[in-house]
Amino acid sequence: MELEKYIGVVVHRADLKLNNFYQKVVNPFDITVDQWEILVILWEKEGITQKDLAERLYKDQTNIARMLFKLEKKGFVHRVTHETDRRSLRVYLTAKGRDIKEEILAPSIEAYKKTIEGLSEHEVETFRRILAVMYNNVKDL
Amino acid sequence: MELEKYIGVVVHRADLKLNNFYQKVVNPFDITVDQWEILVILWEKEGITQKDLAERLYKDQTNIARMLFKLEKKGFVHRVTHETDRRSLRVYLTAKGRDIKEEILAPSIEAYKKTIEGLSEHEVETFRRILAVMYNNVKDL
DNA sequence: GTCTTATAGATGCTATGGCAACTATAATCA
DNA sequence: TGATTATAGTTGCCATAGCATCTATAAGAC
Repeated sequence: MELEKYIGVVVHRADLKLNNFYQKVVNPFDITVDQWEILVILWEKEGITQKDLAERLYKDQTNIARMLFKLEKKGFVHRVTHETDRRSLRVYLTAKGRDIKEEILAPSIEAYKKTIEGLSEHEVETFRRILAVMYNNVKDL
Repeated sequence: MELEKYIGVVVHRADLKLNNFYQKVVNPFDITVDQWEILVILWEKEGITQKDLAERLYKDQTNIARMLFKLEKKGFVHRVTHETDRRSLRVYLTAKGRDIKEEILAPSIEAYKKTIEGLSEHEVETFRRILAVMYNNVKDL
């Protein structure tokens, strides 16, 4: 069977290219795409724990912790021990972290539009639906 | 804009889950999914150079070299200096590398089928087409 | 109240991705 | 032919992914 027949192979290739593109979009802000994802969540709700962030982003808690460490080092967020559970850390934005929200929104939406250029809304919805089916097909295996 | 609206985010999540699943499929053979991709190419044509492999797989030549090093260490491939261009290395399968081809084919196809379960051929084709559009939209940016 | 178990986070290891810099060799040009 | 430029591969660095293991703390069982 030819390599490109395997759907995972082509999804992986597309994912890398997409990520590559988005990385260039957020590069001017001194963050990575994954760090941007964290910020998107925090812009909506601050004070959540690392564990909650990991669940919200479907990412490994280990990696979330490391990304937060980098974001903290770069001055975008700071972490505070949870008042009633001293094992937990609450994550908050700094002024710097809050301020780039507005700057980064336009290029982000621009990148989204560029990605789906030439596709109808219906096609994009179909794509999302089929992707979700595949995701669910393998998610518990 | 909500995180999941960004198509790249959902593609990335799906890619990770798919990869995770495929990794479990090839785990018994002591290879990674990316190493499996290399083997798929070599099963079809041996003796190609690292550069050619990288181009064929749309991967970084640097990483191909490192993966081949690992595959060589595990005894699946061996590399020979090109006869007329001493900068190049030709990659060949070992007996071990050739032998797992037949063993790995059935589980690979099984995994493919599992991925597209519940989807019509038409839907899969539509998905491929839309994914290709997105890929081309961002590939040169 | 103490002992056991569960949980949040951190650390270490190995995988690929992507980029810059380096080496060795080949090709080209003057 | 000798100097310049291009190319194949390697090495080093930093990014995330995923897993095992460890520490500190919390929750539950008795």
